[in-house]
Amino acid sequence: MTKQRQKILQVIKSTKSHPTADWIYQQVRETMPNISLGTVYRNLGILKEKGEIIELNYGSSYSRYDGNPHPHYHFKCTKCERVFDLDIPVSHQLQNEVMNREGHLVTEHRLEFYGICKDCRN
Amino acid sequence: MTKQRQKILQVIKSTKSHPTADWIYQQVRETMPNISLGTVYRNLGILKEKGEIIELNYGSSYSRYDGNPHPHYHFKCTKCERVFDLDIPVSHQLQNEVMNREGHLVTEHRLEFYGICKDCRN
DNA sequence: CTAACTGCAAACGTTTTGCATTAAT
DNA sequence: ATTAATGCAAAACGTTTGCAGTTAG
Repeated sequence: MTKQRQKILQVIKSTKSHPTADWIYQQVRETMPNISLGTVYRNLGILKEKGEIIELNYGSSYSRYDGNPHPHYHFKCTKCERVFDLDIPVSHQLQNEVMNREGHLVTEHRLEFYGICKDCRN
Repeated sequence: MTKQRQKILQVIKSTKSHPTADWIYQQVRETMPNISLGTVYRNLGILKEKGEIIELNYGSSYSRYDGNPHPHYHFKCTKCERVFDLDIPVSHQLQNEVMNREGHLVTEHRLEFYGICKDCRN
């Protein structure tokens, strides 16, 4: 576990903003000016493999990263583009429904809501 | 509505395979050899705006397109990469739950299941 | 000592764009 | 006639990779 990887993990874990790779890169660069974007991507991949973070890539050309690897749902504001965590319960029941109805083996599901967030409504 | 757009729409509407832009391009090219990939992308954008098709971009670097604009859920096989339509009912109730709990205005939601499909299990 | 990781820069695959030409209404 | 759409090619975008040098265990 290199200094770079530690710092990247720390940056992701200490925000709820579901940042992009580039945002993470900029953050890390403030204390490690020589880090490269390639290293950031490589480590994001490794941390994802390890299950320490989650990659989100709903409805846009770039990925966002979530330092909370626990299953949970998201809401994305189509105006300010921010992604919010939701604390509605994760339904394991839905997966069973799909398994029973369709015969596929379901191991995971993702649920994302879209609309205008609390702040942008006003 | 140009011949190109008509053909593109027809190709998407007549498959359940949730094809990529390039697959659509190859299909259209069989009858219109001079069509360009740029035209395919431009028309996919327009058809999406009009609500005639849906763009899917869960968990991969390229988008897929769905000729069924009705709200419905999907299952993606992580082995063969195919995307299946599901006919479990779309829950409007879920959106209300998020609205009431969080105060966001929810206009849409997307639900995607992952696992090993019926065919790949054997 | 060795295996894993780094920074750099070039390459990649998908999508978008500018532009001069052509087709649709 | 006017506006919209096309084909082509180049550019843009986020991401990945090869490589030679460096660091961690």
